[in-house]
Amino acid sequence: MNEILNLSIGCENCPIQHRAVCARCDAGELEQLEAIKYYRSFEAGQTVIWSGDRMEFVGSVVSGIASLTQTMEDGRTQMVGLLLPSDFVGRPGRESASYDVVATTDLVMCCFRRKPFEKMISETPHVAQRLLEMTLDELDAAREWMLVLGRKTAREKIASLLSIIGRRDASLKLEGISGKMVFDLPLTREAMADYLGLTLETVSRQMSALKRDGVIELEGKRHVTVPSFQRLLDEAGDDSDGGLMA
Amino acid sequence: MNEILNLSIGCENCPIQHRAVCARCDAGELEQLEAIKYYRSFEAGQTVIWSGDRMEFVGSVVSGIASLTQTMEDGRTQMVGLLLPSDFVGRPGRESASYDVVATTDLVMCCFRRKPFEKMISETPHVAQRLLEMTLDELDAAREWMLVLGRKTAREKIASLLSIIGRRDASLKLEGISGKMVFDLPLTREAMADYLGLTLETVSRQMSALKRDGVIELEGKRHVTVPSFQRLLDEAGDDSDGGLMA
DNA sequence: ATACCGACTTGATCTGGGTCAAAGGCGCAC
DNA sequence: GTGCGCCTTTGACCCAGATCAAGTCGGTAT
Repeated sequence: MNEILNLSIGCENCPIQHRAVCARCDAGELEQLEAIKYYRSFEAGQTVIWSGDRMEFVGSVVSGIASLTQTMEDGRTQMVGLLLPSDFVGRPGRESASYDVVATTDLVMCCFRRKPFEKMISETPHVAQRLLEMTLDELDAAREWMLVLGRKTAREKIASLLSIIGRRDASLKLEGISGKMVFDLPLTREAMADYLGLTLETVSRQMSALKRDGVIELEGKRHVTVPSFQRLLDEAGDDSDGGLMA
Repeated sequence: MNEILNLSIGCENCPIQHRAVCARCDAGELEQLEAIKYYRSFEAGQTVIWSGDRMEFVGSVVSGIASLTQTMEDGRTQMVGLLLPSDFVGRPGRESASYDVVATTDLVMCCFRRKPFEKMISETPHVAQRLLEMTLDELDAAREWMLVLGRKTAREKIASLLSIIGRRDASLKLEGISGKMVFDLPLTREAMADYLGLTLETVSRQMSALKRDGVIELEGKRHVTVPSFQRLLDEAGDDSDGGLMA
């Protein structure tokens, strides 16, 4: 776990530090990044990129939450990725986007024009390697989620999602695995349903059930307190430590 | 689509050519690969790597089929990846495996010792870039599968699986999208169920239903004929061309 | 040939989660 | 304040797919 932020690729003026990559970047490389960098803001609900669109940029999330979603013709949608601050968006080497990228909350992104970014990668092995590591992490996360989607019950799915969101929240780090966890849900019930392969009614019912059973406490609709993180992991059917250990 | 095999990382003596990577490798690089290469054979059902095991090698599938699976304590299992010949196994930079790798059929792999392979990557940018491309493809496939697991009906799931397996079979290329497709299923009903997040009974029932409705023809349990690939894609609820176009 | 075993099919029944419908809350504009 | 919209909850009912339980089929060892 340790420092999530070091996954990001950014540059010195970003709110996000770019330790892992740019600590190793020399002045010339940083200057290159700076030259092709720009910020974009989106309102909640706006689509950042449509599936099939030509990708003009890559970048990382500065603040807010974005999600990758796939939609079938009849309207069924599945969220296939959740992008929190410091997460990277885009595919160096891909001409067009494979899924819709949607701003789930108000969103700020730090973007780099794709072509020059790709050029820089090809000339900068340590950036390419960093990207590979990040992509492998995303792949592991995606496959972890396949287990959730394919085999877990609705209650387990909710618990899994809460543990993932909570885990990324700073407040947990202070408390440790057995401790209390407090955070605000950044997703509507519908967005949770789209991520979990459920309906929003089922999400709502299971949230109520978890509350009734004392696994979580709710204040308003979004403010969540988890008295015992371990208990939540048990509910998620998760045999691991939830990624809290190194 | 075009040439699947060019995804592989191998070396000249492998049954699999290694066009994309090694066409660009010089003699010294090929010699390095050769020095750390070895073959391993597994029988159907054998576990190649246990989740959590220390990874001693990376490599690619030469023949047969392997699958990546995750298992919960209570025995529920979800297949999270299907590895066909030419697919790459392993995570440069990872000390331990994230999932079980199981030989679904008799299996031959071409392996490289991990440490020297990683060293070679760090010194050989074009190999690292090739690995990044391959990993991005895997990520797309995993996310595509999340839609299948989260939102498709049993019938659509089966049709999706058949179209993926058939698509990798050489016989299709000759016939094109509207044509006939013939192949042998390399998976038991149970393995199909584990991949699709279903039970084996449901898989069997839906296979019968697709047969009854003329979407597929079955000869024995495993030999499948698809009269119209387009029809199969329609059944899969798939709006794309199934990856047949470039 | 017999009988055994693993892979598969089919039937009967059950149930978790979907669907449809009707109310709460709560924030915001007027 | 009052009213309007959106998010959320809750209830009643239904159905796709799970579960439980017999069989069938094909290969192979005795």
